[in-house]
Amino acid sequence: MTDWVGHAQRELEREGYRLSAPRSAVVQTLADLGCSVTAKEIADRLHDRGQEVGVASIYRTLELLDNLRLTRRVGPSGEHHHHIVCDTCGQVSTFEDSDLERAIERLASRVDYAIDGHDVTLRGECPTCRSR
Amino acid sequence: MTDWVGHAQRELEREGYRLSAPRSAVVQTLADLGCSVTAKEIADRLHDRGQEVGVASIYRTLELLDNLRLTRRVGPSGEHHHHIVCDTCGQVSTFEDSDLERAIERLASRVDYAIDGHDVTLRGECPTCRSR
DNA sequence: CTGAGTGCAAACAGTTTGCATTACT
DNA sequence: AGTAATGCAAACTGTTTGCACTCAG
Repeated sequence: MTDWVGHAQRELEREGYRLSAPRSAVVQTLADLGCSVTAKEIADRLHDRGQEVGVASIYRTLELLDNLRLTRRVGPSGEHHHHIVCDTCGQVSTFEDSDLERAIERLASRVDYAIDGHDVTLRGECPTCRSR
Repeated sequence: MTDWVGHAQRELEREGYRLSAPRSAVVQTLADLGCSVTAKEIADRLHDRGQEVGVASIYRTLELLDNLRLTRRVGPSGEHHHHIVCDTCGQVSTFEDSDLERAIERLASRVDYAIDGHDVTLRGECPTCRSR
């Protein structure tokens, strides 16, 4: 999963979707910016690079990728991770923890849903805010 | 923590906030409807009961409760729980799992943030949707 | 009595949709 | 050529804010 851009584009094509310039640009930007990106951030970055893509197309592409499960568990780099957000400054950082993943897997096998994904978010004060 | 309404109202008073009718109504409704309620659902229920409360007051009350940490880890019934949402029908149900909580506690003690809360959301297909 | 709190309506922010136009295949 | 996909702008949904009025303390 080192080349998510190529993978995503191949999937799109395989499903009969056209590989338009705006679509590719959004996929590429998604890979550059990482997960938990807002539509506006994508638009802004594209704008900075002289590539104008309408917000509607961004939303439509994001929905498409979501439907094809191309953005579910898989971040650009392919690793699975979660978030810690600072109550004070809003800064978001990420973490991974296999102990936690195992607890979730065990739990998933016990519930009556067919679990196919999960999110964990921790809240607290970041080191920077804490030290003032 | 069996009387969350009373507790919340006492806290508000203790902090110098007035116990107005709209404020009380929102707190009461929050207790009735449980967690993960939208502002609109609160407004609708109040409307059904003949109590008209402006949306602005609802948002302001929710923010107030959040600032006082009265809605953080503590649902109306006082138990801490998480959510499973169905990818297909959107239905949300809740669960608690001490194994998971322990994993999170261990993790929290290892990171450099001062963790004071967390959310976990599982995604999947609910039994009903699965069986059709 | 007096200012904290309210309701209203206008302002905002984020997302969705209809439609005429563009551009892959 | 034909139609999927786009951009624009208007429509929506959800949330926030300014201000004159109200009511709890």
